[in-house]
Amino acid sequence: MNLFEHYKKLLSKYGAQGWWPLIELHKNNINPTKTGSMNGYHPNDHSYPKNNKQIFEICLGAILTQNTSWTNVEKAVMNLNDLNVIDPYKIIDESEDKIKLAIKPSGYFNQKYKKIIEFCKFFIKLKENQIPTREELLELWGIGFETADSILLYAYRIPVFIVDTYTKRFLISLDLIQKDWDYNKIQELIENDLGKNIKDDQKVIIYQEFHALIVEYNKRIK
DNA sequence: TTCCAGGCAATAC
DNA sequence: GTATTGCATGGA
Repeated sequence: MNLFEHYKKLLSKYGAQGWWPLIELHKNNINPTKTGSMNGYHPNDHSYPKNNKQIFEICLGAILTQNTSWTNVEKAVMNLNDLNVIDPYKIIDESEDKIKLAIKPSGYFNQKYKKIIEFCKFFIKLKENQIPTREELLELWGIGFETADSILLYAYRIPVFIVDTYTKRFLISLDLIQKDWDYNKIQELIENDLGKNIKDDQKVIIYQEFHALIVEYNKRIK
């Protein structure tokens, strides 16, 4: 069974996941049956992000969710929203103590504060409609492969497959990779495999959905 | 109480 | 060059 068939199987089993969750959709409660949380998802609506603020919000979430459950990140994002600082200039201008208190529920708040400030400075320097490259993101302190690819795929709709611990576990269970494979090697395998069965203009949507489905699958089998 | 969650950088070896 | 450790909260 190729990876596209695994994708279709998970999709039929769990339904469209509609990542990345956004504050604006938080009240919609579109998918209340989702494991673990939460609202803000937009299954079968691939028109997000709709503006620069939502792009920035996704980037923030990608940093805050490093090694942390989304329910904890959700609290942090909502706190930032309550402070009205989902904006790189406002985060930099706001006091360090207030931002750290807001993001505290997501854990590692000292490190994540520093990561967010670094990212804000970078984000501000981007020109209108400029899309950051993977290399530029990886140069930033606090941004590794997964965070960079999450930002590219969900905030900027660039077709790169996100390899997280769940994805790795999933592929090991299918005996498609070994434990010692590094990030980029795994990513190459996935993209090559899927590339045989999907067209270029479908990649972003399927990469977004498949990654989210793998996360959902791993949460449910526990 | 222990373990882990939508990782990453610093340090040790 | 690879393996281990520190970072921190909240829920199961």
